[in-house]
Amino acid sequence: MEALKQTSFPKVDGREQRSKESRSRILKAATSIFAEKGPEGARVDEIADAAGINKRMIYHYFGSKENLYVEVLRHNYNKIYTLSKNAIDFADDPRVNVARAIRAYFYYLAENEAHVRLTSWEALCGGRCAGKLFPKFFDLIELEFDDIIKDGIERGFIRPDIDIRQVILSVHALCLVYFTRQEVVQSLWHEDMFSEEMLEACLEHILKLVFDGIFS
Amino acid sequence: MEALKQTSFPKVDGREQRSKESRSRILKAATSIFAEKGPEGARVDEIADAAGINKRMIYHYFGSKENLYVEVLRHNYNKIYTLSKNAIDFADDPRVNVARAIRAYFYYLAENEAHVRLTSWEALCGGRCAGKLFPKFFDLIELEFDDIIKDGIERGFIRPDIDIRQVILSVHALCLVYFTRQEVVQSLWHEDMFSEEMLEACLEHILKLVFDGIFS
Amino acid sequence: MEALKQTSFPKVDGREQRSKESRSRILKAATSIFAEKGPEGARVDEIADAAGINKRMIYHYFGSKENLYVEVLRHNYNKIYTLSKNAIDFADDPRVNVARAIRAYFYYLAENEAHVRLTSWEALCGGRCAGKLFPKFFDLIELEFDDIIKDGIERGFIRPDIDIRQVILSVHALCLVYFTRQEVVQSLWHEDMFSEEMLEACLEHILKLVFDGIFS
Amino acid sequence: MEALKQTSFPKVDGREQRSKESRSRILKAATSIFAEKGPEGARVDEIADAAGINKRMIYHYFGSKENLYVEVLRHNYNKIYTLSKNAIDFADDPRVNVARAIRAYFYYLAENEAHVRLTSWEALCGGRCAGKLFPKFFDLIELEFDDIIKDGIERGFIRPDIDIRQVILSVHALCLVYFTRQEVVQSLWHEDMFSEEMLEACLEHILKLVFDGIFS
DNA sequence: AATGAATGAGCTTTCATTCAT
DNA sequence: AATGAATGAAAGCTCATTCAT
Repeated sequence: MEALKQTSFPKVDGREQRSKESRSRILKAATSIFAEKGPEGARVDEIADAAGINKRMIYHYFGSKENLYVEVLRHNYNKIYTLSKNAIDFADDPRVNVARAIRAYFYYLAENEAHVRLTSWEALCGGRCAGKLFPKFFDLIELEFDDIIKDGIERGFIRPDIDIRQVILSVHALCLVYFTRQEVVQSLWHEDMFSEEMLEACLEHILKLVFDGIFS
Repeated sequence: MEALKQTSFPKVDGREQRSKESRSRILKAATSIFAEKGPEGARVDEIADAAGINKRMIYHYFGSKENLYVEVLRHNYNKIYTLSKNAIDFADDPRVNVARAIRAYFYYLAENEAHVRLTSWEALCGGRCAGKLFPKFFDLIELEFDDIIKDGIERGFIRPDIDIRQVILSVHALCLVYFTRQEVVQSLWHEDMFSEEMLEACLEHILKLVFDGIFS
Repeated sequence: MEALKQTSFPKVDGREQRSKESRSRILKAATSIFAEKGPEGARVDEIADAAGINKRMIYHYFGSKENLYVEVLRHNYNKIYTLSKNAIDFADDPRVNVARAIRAYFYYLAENEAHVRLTSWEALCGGRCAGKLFPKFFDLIELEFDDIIKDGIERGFIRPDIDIRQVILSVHALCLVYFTRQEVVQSLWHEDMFSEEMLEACLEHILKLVFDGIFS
Repeated sequence: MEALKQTSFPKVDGREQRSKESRSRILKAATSIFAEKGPEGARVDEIADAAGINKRMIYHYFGSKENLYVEVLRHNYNKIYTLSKNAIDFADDPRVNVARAIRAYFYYLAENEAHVRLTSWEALCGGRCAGKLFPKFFDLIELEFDDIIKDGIERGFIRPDIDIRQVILSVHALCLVYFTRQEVVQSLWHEDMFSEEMLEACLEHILKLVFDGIFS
């Protein structure tokens, strides 16, 4: 019996393995293509080709193009939600905490073009899925910033008339703009913006703006 | 013959009139539909219906859907370019000048949803047209801000280490975000953001952030 | 002005003409193909080919395959309904009236294979459309037979215990079976059933059965 | 080895058992689904689901969908053929014999919707299989009726000019119509036709029609 | 100038069937 | 014997574009 189990389990595992692999290959390909071309522009054939599987499997695993798109979004939102839920460790100085959060977000955007673009498509297409179906990232951020900011206000570091939501939105905007509005960026600078130095310079600018604005 | 001429000339004028009218009806309809659904999502039939003309006319006047889209963009960019070229009248105080410019831009965005969305689609679709073909709005802004800022620095109002381009991009981002990322806005506030008071409050926030950031 | 009208009307007529022609070519082709292969088996491409038009036009004129099928049925039901509404002229002898009606129906079926098959498909597919949307042929028949039969009963020709509806259904069945159950027919006879003599012989059989059954 | 054989034989039996069970589960499911949706409308997946087995097994046991359909038909035809071969026991009175046969057929149809529908699909789809491959049910009936009718004619009960084949076909039609043309039935009656009383009333009608028609 | 019928390429989706275990 | 992943051909339908008047 032991021997039988040993020979039969690997079989099942192998199939399940391949199945999961296929599913995630599709998801990966879909993520990059949906990010690039949007929910309308993306073609199922293209995704199938990119995933190296038969188009039919997309329908086997996800039911429809629409559904696949939703899964891509869910995956994407879960990722940043989970990251931000676990990753922040609080220092004593509110300045440090804020700076850390901004830096983390800025570099997350810099390194996750797919995330930036997927949320942009969603924003334009009316947020059919995101914002309703998925964990609300900004609610979480609001909760965490609330503590930081209140602490900062109590200790006299932060202007007491500040609206946390405005701060969150402004930081969001300031970080995002480098990656969503490249026409503007390239119309102002004529050099590569994704070099390490440039990225750091931009982050520096954001931090200075935010700090000397919200800190008295 | 005389009589005929007299009756036929107005006809020709009428034709030209109707021709221009048709063209601009198409452009108007196309603007709103391209703004709503993007270059991929918009349908030629839909635009023709909305313009109340025969689909064939779109090809008569614009040659192709792509071309119509380009015309829509050109129209849109020309509008803001012309406005910003003429509209700023300089006061003596750089603070006032900057505030005026930001206010003007903020309310322009608030009142021109089509502009906001068209530039967003362009940003996502790779700026095939904008940023290359059209008057570079941000170049103009850079020129104008340059004077204001340099004046401000000379007179000791503005931090000398400031990068004007960063300021322009930041202002752009701070104004835009309220209108492009409504999912985020509505996840943070649960009220209508387009009331006069709210808009003014947001603008106030932006100004405070920018002033206490870039002014020493 | 007269002249203008004369030259401009034909233009419009020409287009409308061709449009109607196309529509009816599609309808004709669809009728025969739906009759042959049923609503599931019929292929849109095949219908388009048979109609000699581009497949796209089917969607232009009828919206969908389903809808085209409904139109085909409507056309078919209207045809027999209108015919039977106008065609019967009453003689004095109820035997003659009944015989005429049966003969007319029998030969209508013999000559309209499409009708026979379309109603058969509908009967099998659950009568999604027919029987609900269309003029109820059998209600009409019931009305007309009612007069004939009642007259026959009053004058002592027809058994008074007869149920008209059963008679209608039986006649329907007896006529139809030759055209719907050809496997059975060919298993019993091994000759061509569609020769004039055979058809007449079958009709004779039906009439004898019905008459010597319902007439006392 | 002995012990192994003893334990392995039952296994094989169990396998064969399960094998036959699977086969007949497929056949049962296929019968009801083919009856409901026809050879075109039925889906292999649906049949597999209904049978509670893996789709692959259908190909293992039957080779193809087409083949499975043929088996379903064969099964269906064998059933009625065998039944009618054995079931008729002859009385002395030809009236009784005919009535018995008609009653048996009528109630067989009433109770075997699948049979009614399967033969209807076959009739429409061109009788690809039935009527050629399978025991010719109506040939058998013809043989048996022949004796009954000839006996009836000799004894002066039945009109001598009768064509047995016509009688068989007519009875077939009269019985079948209640179950194949429910749209017509429901357009004439507006009540449930499957109650015991209604069924009996219909059968009575058929018998009266046939008897007073073919019996002098 | 203006119309509406017509087109062909391409899209999403479905299905019977086979491969590998 | 039995499974589930995988496939390719074809279906219904859509869209930007052109033809003929």
